[in-house]
This record gives sequence, structure tokens and C-alpha cells, in this order.
Amino acid sequence: MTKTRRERIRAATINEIKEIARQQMGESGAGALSLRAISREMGMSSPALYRYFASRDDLVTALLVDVYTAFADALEMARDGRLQGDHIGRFTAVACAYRDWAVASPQEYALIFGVPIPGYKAPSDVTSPIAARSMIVFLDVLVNAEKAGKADFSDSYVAITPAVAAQLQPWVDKLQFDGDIEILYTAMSNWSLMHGLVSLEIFGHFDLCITDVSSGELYRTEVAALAKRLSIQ
Amino acid sequence: MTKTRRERIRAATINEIKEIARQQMGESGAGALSLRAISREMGMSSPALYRYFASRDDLVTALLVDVYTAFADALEMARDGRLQGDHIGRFTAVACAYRDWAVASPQEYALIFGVPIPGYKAPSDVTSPIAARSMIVFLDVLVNAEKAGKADFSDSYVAITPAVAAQLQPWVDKLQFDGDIEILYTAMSNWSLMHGLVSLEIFGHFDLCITDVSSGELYRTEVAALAKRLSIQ
DNA sequence: TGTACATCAGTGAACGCGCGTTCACTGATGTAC
DNA sequence: TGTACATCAGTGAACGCGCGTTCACTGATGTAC
Repeated sequence: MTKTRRERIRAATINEIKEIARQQMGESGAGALSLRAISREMGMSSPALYRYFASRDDLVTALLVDVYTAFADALEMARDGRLQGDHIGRFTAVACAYRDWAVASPQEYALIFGVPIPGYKAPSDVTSPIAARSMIVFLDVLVNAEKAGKADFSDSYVAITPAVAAQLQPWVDKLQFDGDIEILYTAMSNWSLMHGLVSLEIFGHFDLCITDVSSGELYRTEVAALAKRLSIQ
Repeated sequence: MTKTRRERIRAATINEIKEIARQQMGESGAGALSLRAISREMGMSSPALYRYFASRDDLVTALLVDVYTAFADALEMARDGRLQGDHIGRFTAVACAYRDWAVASPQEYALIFGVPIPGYKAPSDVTSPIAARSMIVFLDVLVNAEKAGKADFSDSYVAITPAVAAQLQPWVDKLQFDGDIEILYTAMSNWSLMHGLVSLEIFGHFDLCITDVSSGELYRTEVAALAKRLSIQ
């Protein structure tokens, strides 16, 4: 655990690179990330970066991992800020944390959920386990509410056909999920709504028709509607 | 209306430029659109393009207009493929057309709804009226269903607070909308879910947990659930 | 404690690339008389 | 119908830019004896 001096400095430099990269992403978008621009801002020559990342793609991957992690952390923190038995509190907190995080760091959100960066393909073996984490947090809240008998998933949904149930199988397997398939389905559906609302807001597509989306009023109303629909308590 | 020979050729060239641009967008993403690449493919020199578009941004804007129009056309066609009184048919058709169009032309979808192209700002006076068209098609279906007494928007939603209602005002004004505000709200909400489902699918974020998203099974299930929730008939 | 050597961080120059855009130009197509 | 002129489409060369990446190198920092 005790690192040598060199290792500490090295780690600090890596962090600085990533921090500046994140910052530049915030200014000009994830696609415009440039090693030369980063090195310029750091007062280094650009080849020096190759001591830390083997290529631009490697840096992007590292950022992706960080961002996924930060996102999942934010959701977990929101959940754990409420008592275990406070199911509706947890549901609302996680759903709102989703938006809050995205609003606070739109370019990070875009990096994760936006159009893939042209010419860059994330190595899914690295990416996908971390990507799953955030979704699991949300699912977890639903599962626990249901186990406690404080939510009802069967009501306002159409029957899930066997075909759809089969499509969800990989997800079931991956999580070794033993609950009702309706819960998984509901999680996906709610997640999709959250994603839709947030990305429309962040990318400015609500500006046409709504004033002051940034208040989050509309989003919270939707979350409340979801909670009501699931009779979550 | 009768165009001169020169005008016809000119129009044809403009179309060719736009077509190749769309095609290249489909291959390498909207952000990677390059005048030089287009001219290369056309067997022209790149300066020649400046006879047709004053700049790269101008071309992007033209594409944006085309794409928005094509999208709205697709939704309208879907709607008009069903009888006026067939409200649930129209609802389903429009909702499914939304996804079908997006799946068929993901890069176009990304151009409209994705992360804005870095360094490009769409002139909203040109863009926004056309952007509204597609949403209006969807809204129109809901309004007519409600007028005919074939839908119920009050049921599964939380009460809309005055604050939220106020936020929707610009939209009401723009459309000179005289219906119930719940309808507008519902349209936005449903639209957001559709957007969420489709963009998660298109950008590959469902790949982790679902097999064969491309069948559309899941999406159709969601649309059916929406229809049920609105008691649309 | 001092010396010899290996490892590491960082540099400057360079390669080769593609980009948007401007400019002065050549021919072809249209138009007015 | 023929001629003079204006308009238009398209070209090739060039400007200036930024990019990712490689290479041979210089010093500094660590390590083994």
C-alpha cells in the first residue's frame, strides 16, 4: 500500500491529465478531446502523455470508467442517504440523483449515454460491468420495496409476453436475479423514461416548449407519477 | 414553377450533395461530416461545393431541416395510415413509426436528438418550427382521442402543480392550444419515454442486458402499456 | 557512503494526415439586342 | 440567326490550422553493490 515517491507523483499526474480532460470535455464536447490540447494546458509536450496513456483511445477508456463510476457512486449515495425501509424515499432520491448528476455534468453524461465517439469503440469487457452498476442501484431499490410488500408492479402494466421475458434473460442471468420478471421490466421502463427526460432536457430539446426546465419541477412530477403508479411506499 | 435547365441541374446537384452527406453521416457519424470527403465522392473539387453552400455549417443546417422534415413526414404518414376514428390504431402507429424511423436511420436520429455537433449551433429560427412538427403529430392524436371521449388522461398521473402548468405555457401559446393541459403534459411524458427507449436501444445501451432488442418487441410492449394507461380506444 | 547502472519522465523535431476556406482562373451556359 | 456580354459552375494551388503518434535524445530519480 505504501507507494514510493515516484509512484505517488505518477498517480498525481495521471489524475491531473484526467481532470483536465474532463474539464475540456465539459467545454467542447466529448468528441473533441485532444491530447495536444491537454498537454498544452498542462504545460507539457504532447509526447509526454504517452508515458501515461498508450493512446488517445486509452485515455478515453480511462475517462469512461471514471465517469461510470462517479455516476454509480452518486446514485448509491443518494440511495444510502435514506433509511432502508423508506422505499419511496429511496426511489425518489435515486431517480432525482440521476437527473442531478446529469445536469451537473452534461458532457460526462453525454460521454456515457450519448452518441458513441466516432472511431472509438469502448472495450466492453472493461466498460460493461461498471455500466451495470448504476442500473443495479435502481433495481435494488425496487426489489427491496417489493420484498417488503411496499410496491406493486403488476398493476399498470400490460402482461409481459413470454417473448419479452425471454429477451430479459441475459440480464437475469448476469445478476442471478431471482425476483419477479416484472420488477426487471419495470426497472428498465422507468430507467428509460428517466433517460428520455434527462437527455431531452440536457441536449436542449425542451427549450422550445418549456420555460425553466432547469428547475427540475417537471422531472420531479414525473418521478412522483412513477412512484404512484408502482404504489411504492 | 417551370424551372430553367440550369436551375434543374443546380437543384439536382444540391440533392446529390445532401444525399452523399447523409450517407457519410450514416457511416461515420454526424460530427465527422466533411466537405472534402463529400466532394471527393462526387468527383468534384472541394471549392466547388461553395457554389452550393456558403459553409459547412450551412450544409449541416440544410441537412437538419431535411431530416426533421423526413421524420415528421414519417410520423404523419403512420398516423394517416389509420382511420380518423381509430384512436388507438393511430396512437400505436405513430409511436411505432417513431422507433421504426430511428432504427432505420440512426445517424439521422442522432443528428436531431443526439449531442449537438461540437462548434455548431443550429439557427433556431429555422430549426424550431420544423422540430415542433413531429411532436405536434403525436399531440394531435392524443387531442383527437380525448375530444372523441376515447381517452382518459387524468387517471394515472399525479396532479400537475400550477408551477408545472406554468412551465408548459410557451408551448400552449405557440400552438394556440386550447385543450386540457393534462394532454400536453401526457404528450411530453410519453414522448420522453419513447425517446428514452429508442435512444438507449440505438446507441447500444440495451445490449448488455437484453437480447435481440432490434425485434422491437420490448418497445411495442411499452407502447401498449402507454395506451392502456391512457385508456385509449 | 559512494559509485555504476538501470529506469523513468519529459523534450523537440518531425511525419503524414485531413480539414475548411480563399483566390485567381477557365470554360461553359444562358441572355439581350 | 448571329454576336457580345454577363452569369454561372467548376478547377488547382495555396494558406494555416490542429491532430495523433514516433523517434532519438537528455536529465533526473531510483537501486544494487
